[in-house]
Amino acid sequence: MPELPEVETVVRTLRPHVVGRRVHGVVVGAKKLRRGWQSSWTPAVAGRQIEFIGRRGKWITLGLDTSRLLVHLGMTGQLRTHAVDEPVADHTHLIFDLGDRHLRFRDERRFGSVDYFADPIEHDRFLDHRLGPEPFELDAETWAASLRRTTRPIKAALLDQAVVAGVGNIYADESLFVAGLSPRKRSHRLTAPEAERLRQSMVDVLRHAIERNGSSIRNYLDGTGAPGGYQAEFRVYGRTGEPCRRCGGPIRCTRLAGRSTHDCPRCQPARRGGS
DNA sequence: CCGACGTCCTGCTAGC
DNA sequence: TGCTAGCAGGACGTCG
Repeated sequence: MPELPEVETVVRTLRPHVVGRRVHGVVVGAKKLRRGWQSSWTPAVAGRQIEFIGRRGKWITLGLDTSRLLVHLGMTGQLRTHAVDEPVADHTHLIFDLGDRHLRFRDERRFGSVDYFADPIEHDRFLDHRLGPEPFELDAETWAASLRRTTRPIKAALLDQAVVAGVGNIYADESLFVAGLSPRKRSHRLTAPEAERLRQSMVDVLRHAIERNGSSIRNYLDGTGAPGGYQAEFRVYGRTGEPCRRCGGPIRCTRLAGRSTHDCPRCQPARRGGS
């Protein structure tokens, strides 16, 4: 489940291998992604140089000279470079021929997507329309105000990409634990100090996860095929029944906002305005 | 307008 | 041992 730290790691590890390279051609797999690759995109991309690679939320942008490719890894997506003679793995949907290397997009569950934008302004609009601020650029006031605007449980707000870009199920649970807040607590009921504690916790958790190259819990691998290491430091995610690292009590798993939700009932009390 | 929920997709696993 | 139902979840559409 690539979230912000995993996507950031993919971008960082890919950067030295793709920037400055030219796309010589595109090979399209048989199965369709959520939005299929249009045949007209292939000639538009062929011959173009990759000038930059960047991240916004969980989205990866490949900046071609005058156009953009926008990649979302979904749950099981992988964007990696390969030697041209390396056998093509199952579920490989796109191969960008970079000459001496391949950039391949692989996604077994097909929740991912690759889109082409002829116009960079359209690409920017696409992202800006659905994404809120980057966690690292959030100022305390904007954050507190946006949490006050919704009555949903705080976890649902964290998962909403329009509230803050890049947080998914893992880092929502981890951030709430570090902040000592119940995932069920209503967003608008957070006090100003609680909101600030959550912002700080979220930033710390995400930074730390980036330092560990993200979390490999399913099939996540970075742009060079290396796994992340942050899964060893999970405090609550996937630790159902295991002892809380702070109080020793069992970590609980419940369902919230349609997602499995892990918390420590003792360290994240639902009382004091709990819902 | 807002929030809750269903849908997509397939590999893995818990449970019989 | 072998089978299958159910679970995993990011984005988005739909419904109340």
